Amino acid sequence: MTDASELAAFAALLADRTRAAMCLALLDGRAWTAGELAKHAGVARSTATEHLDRLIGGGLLSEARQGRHRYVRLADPGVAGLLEDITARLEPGLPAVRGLRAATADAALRRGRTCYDHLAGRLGVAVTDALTRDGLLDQEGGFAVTGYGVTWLIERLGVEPERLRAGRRPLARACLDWTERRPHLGGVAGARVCETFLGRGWVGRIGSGRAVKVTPSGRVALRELLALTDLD
Amino acid sequence: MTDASELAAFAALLADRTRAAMCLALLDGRAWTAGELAKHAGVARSTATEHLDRLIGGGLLSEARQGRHRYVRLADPGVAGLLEDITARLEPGLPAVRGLRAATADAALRRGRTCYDHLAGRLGVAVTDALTRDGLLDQEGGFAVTGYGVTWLIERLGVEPERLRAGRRPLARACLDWTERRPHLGGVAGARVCETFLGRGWVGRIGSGRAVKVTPSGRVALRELLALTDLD
DNA sequence: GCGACGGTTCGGCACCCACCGAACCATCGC
DNA sequence: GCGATGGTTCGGTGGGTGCCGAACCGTCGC
Repeated sequence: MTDASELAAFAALLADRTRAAMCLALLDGRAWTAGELAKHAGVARSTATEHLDRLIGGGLLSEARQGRHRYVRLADPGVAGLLEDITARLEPGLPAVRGLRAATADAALRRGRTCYDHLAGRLGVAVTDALTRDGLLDQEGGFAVTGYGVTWLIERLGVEPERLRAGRRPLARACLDWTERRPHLGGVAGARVCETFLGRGWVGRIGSGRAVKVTPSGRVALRELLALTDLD
Repeated sequence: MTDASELAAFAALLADRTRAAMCLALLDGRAWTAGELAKHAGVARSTATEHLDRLIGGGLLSEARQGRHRYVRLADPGVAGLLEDITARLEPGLPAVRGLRAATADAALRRGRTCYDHLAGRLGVAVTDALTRDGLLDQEGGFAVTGYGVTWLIERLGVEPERLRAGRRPLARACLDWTERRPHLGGVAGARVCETFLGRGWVGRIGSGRAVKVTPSGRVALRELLALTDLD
């Protein structure tokens, strides 16, 4: 049997506006840096450090240090599920309506969606895999765009060169998919790819949410460009 | 999307040792009085009042006033499920082991178990229904043992009369089953029935937990006594 | 009517903890 | 080497909240 103090200690992790905001942000499945979360939650960096320590210590989050960055994400899919269960309870609307909406939206989201500003879901992973297979992306120990990849982005995809040198943001970043349990391409390159696909009408948004689908013309283009089929 | 303050406010309900203890106690499915919960959690009655107000206001608990008593229980099965999800996460042991244990234990618990000190599960509900059908128990507006019921308990079940007048505890109490979604007999009468069944070997405990099963001799006795069949 | 009992209201106290800024450390790019 | 940037440590402050006891109210049983 779980002891009351244990349950209280666990709940206390989420019982703070700032920590709750961090966890909700991380529900998108991405790894955020401490600074990003601090800004998102509207607190000083020092405060964010303390909160992250608590959340990690409590097993809700896991961290990966990279250089001077501290990347943080939800510890495992179980945490994501628990958070979703709780937030589902807080949402207005009848459970039946929510269930229906979830069932239909769910399938679409699993197929393809945007995650922040890049592609995720089966579509995102498929594109990422194709880029890796063709030598445009290297997945050894973190994501990295190859020299050939840069050329490809500029010449084949028509990305303006200066839009690949966008300040401090990493060119490529691995972003974990909770539905696929596999990483997909984020960072500047991910954003440019997503932007291009949307701009050329290869993929289109479904309604106003994050879900996207491949269009008929996109189907042709992606087969030709990346040998991608099976994009149902 | 759920807002961070909302999530934090909800989590704060459980982020207190005393409130957590109350919720865990209520996980047994029974309705407790405010005083019982105060004693259980080890706080003054006044403090318990404040906590119960918050838990009820937050939708975790529901209350029923009866005379000078304030009965409190988990608001709905969804709350029970959520609490179980959270505590499951806090339990040690691999999810797989837990799942296996849960799957086997679950069926047995659903069939029959003790709830505090009386019978619950399908068995508890079946006994309660039989007692009502035979006029020993009245279910109109709360449970009550009839005069005939008292006689029956003493003469047919061999309960010592003074053991039916045990202080302040109600003779009969309705106790809700989360698995059956129906009330079963609690209170002094429920305890005496359970005690007798166990003492005569009509039901026996499975292992060391709460699960119980009807024994072969109990099968014969219960058919004769209450016309109960179908006690698989 | 009375006393006993369960529950509530209200002050007041003490402690916890979220927050910040300043100083500091480590890493990156030059 | 340097400055810029991301992150951490630490002291201090303020507000929130859990707690109690005392007084009070409503119900029960005599």
